[in-house]
Amino acid sequence: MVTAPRDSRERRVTVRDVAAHAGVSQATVSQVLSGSRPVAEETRARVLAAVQELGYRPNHFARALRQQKSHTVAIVVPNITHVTYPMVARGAGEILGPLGYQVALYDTNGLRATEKQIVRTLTDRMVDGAIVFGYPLAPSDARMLQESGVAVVNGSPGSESSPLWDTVQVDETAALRYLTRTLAARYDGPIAYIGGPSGHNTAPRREAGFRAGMQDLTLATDPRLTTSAPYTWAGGRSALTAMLEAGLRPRLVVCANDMIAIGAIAAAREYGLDVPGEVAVSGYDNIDAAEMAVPPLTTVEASPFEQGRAAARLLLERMTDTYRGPARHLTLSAEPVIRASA
Amino acid sequence: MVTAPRDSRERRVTVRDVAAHAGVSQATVSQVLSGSRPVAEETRARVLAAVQELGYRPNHFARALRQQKSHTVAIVVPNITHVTYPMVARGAGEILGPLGYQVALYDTNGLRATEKQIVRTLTDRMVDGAIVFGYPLAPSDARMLQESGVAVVNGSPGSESSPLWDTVQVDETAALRYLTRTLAARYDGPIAYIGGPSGHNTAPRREAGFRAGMQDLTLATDPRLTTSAPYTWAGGRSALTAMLEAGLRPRLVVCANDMIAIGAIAAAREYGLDVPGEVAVSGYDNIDAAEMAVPPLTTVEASPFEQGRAAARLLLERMTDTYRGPARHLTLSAEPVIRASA
DNA sequence: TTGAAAGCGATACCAG
DNA sequence: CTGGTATCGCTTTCAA
Repeated sequence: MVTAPRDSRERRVTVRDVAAHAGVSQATVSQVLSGSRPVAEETRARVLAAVQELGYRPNHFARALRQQKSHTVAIVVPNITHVTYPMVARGAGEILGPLGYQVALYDTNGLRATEKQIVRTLTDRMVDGAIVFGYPLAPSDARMLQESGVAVVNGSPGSESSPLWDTVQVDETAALRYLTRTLAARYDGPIAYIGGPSGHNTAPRREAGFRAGMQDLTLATDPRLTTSAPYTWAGGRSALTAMLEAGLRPRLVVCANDMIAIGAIAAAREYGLDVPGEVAVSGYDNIDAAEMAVPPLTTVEASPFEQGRAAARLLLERMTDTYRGPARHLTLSAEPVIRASA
Repeated sequence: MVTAPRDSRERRVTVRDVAAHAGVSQATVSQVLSGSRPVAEETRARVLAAVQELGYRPNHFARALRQQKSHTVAIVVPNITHVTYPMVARGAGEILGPLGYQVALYDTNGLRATEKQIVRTLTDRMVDGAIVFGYPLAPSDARMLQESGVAVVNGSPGSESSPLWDTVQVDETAALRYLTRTLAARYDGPIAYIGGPSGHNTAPRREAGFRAGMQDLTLATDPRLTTSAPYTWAGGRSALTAMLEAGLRPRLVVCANDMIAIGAIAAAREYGLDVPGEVAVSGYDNIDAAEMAVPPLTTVEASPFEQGRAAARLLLERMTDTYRGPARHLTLSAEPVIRASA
C-alpha cells in the first residue's frame, strides 16, 4: 500500500509553468485568463490546453497582493446565534459565493469594543466589502472603512438616513401598523401592547407602528395597557401577568416579538383565559416556535434571506464600481402571517 | 467643510517605511515584530516606536504569499440556518478570532456537488484549517485537503472511526439511552419511539440509544410503537396521530428531536389526552421552542458551543504543529434537560 | 499580437 | 546582533 508522504504539500503549478508548457510568456497566460487584452485565437487555445493539462489554479494571495483586492466580503453581526442573522448570511452567500467571493463571518458579540477591533481587522485583511447588520455602524468606523476603500452596506433599523453607506431595511413600523390595524378591527375591547426593552434598537420603531395603527382606527392607547419587557418568553409572561393581576382585561395583546407573545399566551392560559377566544395575541419575527405554539401564533415575517441577497447585490455594484452614485436606501416590507392566535 | 477625496485609499505604511524611520533594515523590523530572532533592546524600542508613530499594520497578503499560510479557517456546514451550526461557529470563532484567525463560512446547502466545489475553493484560498460539521467528509475530499496541507476537524455523527482527521462528537446514543432509561422507569405502560427519517445521519444513532435504554430495563420494544418521521412538527404530529388512530395508547413517547416531540404533543392534545398526565413526551436538541412549549419539553442538550470550541482547539494544535500524532477523537456527552412534558 | 521586467509587501537566508 | 537581497505568484506597464 502506498502512503502519501506526510505533509506532501506539492509545489503548486504556477503561471510560469503554464507559460513554459504552452511556449508563451507569463504575461500572455495572465491575459488569456483574465481577458484583459486580445490574444490570438491559436495561442489562446494553447494556453487553455496547458492550464487544463497541468491543472493550474491561480494563487489568490499573489493576485490580491498585486491588485489590492481580496475577493472577500465580511458579514458583521452582533450575534450569529440570533435567528435572523444566519438567514441574512445565507442570502448574501447565495449571491456572493458563486461569484468567487469568500464570505468571512465576524461576530461582534454586541460589544462596541469588539466592533472597533473588527473594523481594524477588516482593513488589515483588505476585505472588498462589508455587510453590517444589527446596528448602525459608528460614523468613525464607517469613515475608516471608507478610507480604506471597503464598500459598506448596513442593514439595521436606524441607519436609513445616513449618506455614508447604502442600506437595506425592513419597515417594521409599517408592518406593525398594518398588523395592528387589521387585528384591532377584529376585536371589541381594550387593546394592549407589550414592547421591547427601551434601549433596544427595534423597540421604538415597533411601538410607533402599534401607535400608528391604533390612530388609523382612531382608537386611543391606554397607558396602563402599554408596557415593555425584555425580548424573552419570561418577559412576555410576566408583563401580561402584571396586567391581569392589576385587573386589566385586554381583548387583544400586540407584542413586539414572538417570544414575548408566546410568553403572554402562557400567562393568559395560566389565568384560565382562552386564546384567542378571550384574549388574542400577536407577535413579530415568525420564529420556528411561532408555528409550533398553541395556538399557532399570528405574527409578522420579515424576509431575512431577501435582506441578505439585497445587501449583497448593492455591495457588489459598489465593489465592481458598477454603481458609484450617492448612498442608496432600500426598504423591504414585512408580511403579516395570520394564524390562530389572533 | 473638508471632503475626503473619493476613494482616497492612501498608500499603506510598509515595513520599508518603518525601517527607514527607525534607521534599521527591513529584516530587523520583521524580526522585531515576529520575535523570530533576538534583537538588541535599544533597536527593538526604536522599531516599536516607529511602528506606533507611523501606524504600521502588516499586509496579510504579502505575509500569506511568503509563508503560504492564510491565517484563515473555514467552517463548512450543510445549512447555516439550522439551529446548532451558528452556535458551533460562534464557539469556534471565540477561540480563533482573538488569535488572529479569520473565520470563513461555507454553506454546502446539503449538496455533495457544492461540497466538492468548496473543497477546491479551500485549497485555492489556502485556508490553514477547516472545521467541517454536519456530515462525514468524503474521503476523496479529505485527501485533497490533506494534500494541500489543510488541517481538518470533522464534527458529525458517523465520522468517529476515520484515521484521516480529528473529530469532535456528541454521543447521541448514550444521551438517548440515558434519557430513555430515566423516563421509562417513571411511567407504567407502553413506550413509543418516533425516530428521524432513515437516511438521515443522526437517525440510527438516536434510535440505537432508545433501544439500548429499553434493554437496560429489560423492556421489549413494540414494533407498532416504533416509527419514524421527518424531523418536523408536522412529522411528529402525524406520526403520533397515526398510532392513536390505530388504537395504540403509549404512556411515554420518546422522540428523536424537539420538533417531532412538539408535534406529538399537539397530536396528543388534539386527541384530548393530557401531557404528561396521560402521555409523556420527550425530545432532543433543546431548541428555543422547547422551553416555550406547553408543557415545557423534556429533552437533551448537546453543547454546540463547546463542540465549536473543542473543534477549534484541536484544529489549532494541528495548524501550529503543536500536535502531529495520529487522529484524535473527542466525544462530548449531552445532558438531559428534564422539564414538565415527561 | 506578444514578451521582458518591474513591482505588490513581507520573510528568511546568507553574510558580515 | 544586523543588513542586503532573493523570493512567494501574479498583474501590468513599456517596448517591440
